Amino acid sequence: MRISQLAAATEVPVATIKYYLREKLLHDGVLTSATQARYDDSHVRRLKLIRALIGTAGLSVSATREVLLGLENPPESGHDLLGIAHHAVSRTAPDDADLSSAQELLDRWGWGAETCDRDTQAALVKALHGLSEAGFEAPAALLDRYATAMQDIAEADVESVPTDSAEAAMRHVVLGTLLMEPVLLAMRRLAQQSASFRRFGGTETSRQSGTE
Amino acid sequence: MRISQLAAATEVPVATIKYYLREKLLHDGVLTSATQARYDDSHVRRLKLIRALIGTAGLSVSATREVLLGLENPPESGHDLLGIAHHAVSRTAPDDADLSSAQELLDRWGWGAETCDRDTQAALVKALHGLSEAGFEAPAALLDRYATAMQDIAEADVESVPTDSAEAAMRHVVLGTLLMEPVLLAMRRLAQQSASFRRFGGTETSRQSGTE
DNA sequence: CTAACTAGATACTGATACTCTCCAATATTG
DNA sequence: CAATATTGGAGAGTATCAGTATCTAGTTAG
Repeated sequence: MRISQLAAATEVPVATIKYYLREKLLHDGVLTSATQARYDDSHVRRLKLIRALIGTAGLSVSATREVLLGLENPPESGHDLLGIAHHAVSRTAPDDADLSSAQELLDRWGWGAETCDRDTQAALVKALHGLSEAGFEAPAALLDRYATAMQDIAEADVESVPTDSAEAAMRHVVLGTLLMEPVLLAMRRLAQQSASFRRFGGTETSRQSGTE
Repeated sequence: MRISQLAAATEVPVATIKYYLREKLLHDGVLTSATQARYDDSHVRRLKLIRALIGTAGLSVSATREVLLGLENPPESGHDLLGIAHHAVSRTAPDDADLSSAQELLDRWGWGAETCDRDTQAALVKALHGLSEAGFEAPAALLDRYATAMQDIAEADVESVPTDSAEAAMRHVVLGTLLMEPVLLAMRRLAQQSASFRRFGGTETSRQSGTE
């Protein structure tokens, strides 16, 4: 398979494929001469994965590279791979941040604070800080309800990891983590719309979009 | 309050404040002369809100402008305001997309498909499509579990909307929708880490971060 | 009066994710 | 076998976004 065919098969422009090759997101094809290389199904799959990570999950190119690297060189522990996936989505500032408020919440929810990485805790603190800066104080009861729901989902996530192959497990954890996030958010919005309609009703002008 | 004091009070650089003024995110101060304007608390609050929407919720400047506009000129129905908030976060392509798969899911979950806006449905379809393109098929049971959890959260969201003032309700809906998303995602990650640790254990090298 | 500050307009920057252009070296086709 | 098309590889160019910086007067505080 030549590069133009790879492009056709994935609907990714040739120039973009070359860019991904340069950026080491996509492994090189097998050179058959100085100006010709052969690509195969693995490239097709990889490209689709790249596009899903960048397009669907919204990762940056460099975060995508790290995730793919992690998938190829899996750490000894699945827990560490999860860390790689989480690290890829956490666009947190370098350091500091007072994690004590996070620790308290984690304790309250029974999630061992020591099993959770600092970046993710910092992300929570930052998100909550953003809320309060905007003058929105989330009641503890609401947060607890969120926590319960998230714990349920996380358990479903972890349970659904296949145990037969380590390879498959890795893939499942990473993709399930990253690619399910947009699904989750879309579902929340739909559920909100449904709940808000039941609660408040709507006008005739509701539900229209794209007129702007 | 002069612009430099506003900057000091919010930790937003003067140049950035001027940019927000140009972009109509922030309302003008009261001109006291050709080269002097007065700002007040409303500017401080607004700036913090802008920073939360852009920084915490990750909105673009133009999406932020639309949200703020919606908050200032509230539509007759709260449901429509929710639409504005949701529209702001849905970076969906213009048109098309086959929504029938979404309709089916919405029916299954008892969320009236007709009460849900098309952009959000399209976002769900796109997210699910990304999943399957990446070779990850989410089992229906898992999706259903997500749906149950999201419905619970959405109901909590809607219930927590204050009913006394329409003004406060608007604010609550929009901020609760937009600013809680990063909280939700951080909580899911933490819950996953906790669940994965319980399920698989971890190595000594786990939980380290920022070493890259 | 002088030094510091300001509004407003325009221009510039840095990051990101592509996209284009070239060239020599094939590969394909007639 | 000659004309045409395609490729690998490298470097430069582009578009967008979210700011920053500079400049010109005018204004104000000490």
